[in-house]
Amino acid sequence: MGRWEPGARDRIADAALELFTEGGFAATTVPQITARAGLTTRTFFRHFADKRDVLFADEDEIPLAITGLLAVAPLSTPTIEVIGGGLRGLVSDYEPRRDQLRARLLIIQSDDSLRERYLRKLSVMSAAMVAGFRQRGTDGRVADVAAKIGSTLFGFAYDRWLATGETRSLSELIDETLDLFGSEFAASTAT
Amino acid sequence: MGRWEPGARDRIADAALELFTEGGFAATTVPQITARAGLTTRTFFRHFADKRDVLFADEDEIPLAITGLLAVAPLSTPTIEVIGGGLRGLVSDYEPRRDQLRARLLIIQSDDSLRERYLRKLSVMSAAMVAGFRQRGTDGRVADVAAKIGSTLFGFAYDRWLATGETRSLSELIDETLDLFGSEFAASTAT
DNA sequence: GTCTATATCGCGATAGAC
DNA sequence: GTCTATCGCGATATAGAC
Repeated sequence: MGRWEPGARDRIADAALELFTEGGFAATTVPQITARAGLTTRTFFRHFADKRDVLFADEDEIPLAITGLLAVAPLSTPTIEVIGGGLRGLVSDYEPRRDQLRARLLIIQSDDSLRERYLRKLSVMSAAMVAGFRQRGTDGRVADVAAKIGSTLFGFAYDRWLATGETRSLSELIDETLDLFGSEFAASTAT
Repeated sequence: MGRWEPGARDRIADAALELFTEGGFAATTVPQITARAGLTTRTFFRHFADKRDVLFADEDEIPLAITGLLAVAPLSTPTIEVIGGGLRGLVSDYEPRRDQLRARLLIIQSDDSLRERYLRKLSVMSAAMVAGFRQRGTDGRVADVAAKIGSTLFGFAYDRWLATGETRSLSELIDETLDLFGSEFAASTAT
């Protein structure tokens, strides 16, 4: 695109991840990151909204994927199964990167502001699910509830998937989490 | 306690709320806030961790209340009902302040960083619920699930409660939300 | 209380790509 | 030419150190 080395964004992300791992998130400065990437500080902020964002850069397409996955589900499928199906459709984006995501989660868990940013992902997922459900004609309130359940469920399964010692696949954990959540409610509806 | 006017913390909080309302959160600076409160910038950060925190100052006791409410529920009560009961026990803290909380939510929704901070509340509630469940002897994994469901449910009901035009009480909305969530899962378990 | 680091962002200029 | 990524400079505010 220009006279500059291409891939500025990626170089920043790589340098940042290295430095966060070496010296911790808080202790790493943006000038350090851009110096290692061979760029100026200013350039960092053209690519990322803030220092935390560099760790969440690859999550931009997820909402679109979600909306799409839900929208195409057959209308006859019960909402809860659409959730399960949609989430299972997502896992291919995650499964191959388990080690990388685990490393990233370690950094995130080490810092309050990163933990907070991490929570936003689920909120964004929820909004995307609402959009997906509405597109397939689901009633507004049901869509809201289903999206909230779906995103909560995914977050729960995702965290378990990346927990130390966990070996089951994300897909298995999503199924198991669906069951766990369902059985909590089964007790109440049985009454 | 000293030669200073008492209630510095409250004066800061009041001044901040006024200024956020008048000029927006992002455009308001900490020096402006402390100037209006008759204090120095330094004092602000002695009382609040950051600029956002001034809007969330009154939520410190909530986690303790939650843990307590859950821990004392009879052991025979099904988990899902403990959730419902616990949440209903919380509402007395909120119900009388509906207008104030609505105004606050308007500010929160206007800013990304505040939205993010707002999400942390649910995360903290969830952790408190886990603690409460464990204290009453609930199995660890069930406690995790129940806490996640409980906090999600509360967040959902709470947002509806503060939505424009909503007139039902928080308590009613919690009950209704429990039903809404339950009926989603009823479809799946009925299969 | 004061001092300072550094995150963040606005502005204008520049250098190729199309 | 126009568009976009980048640079360099500089201003301001937050937040933490001393």
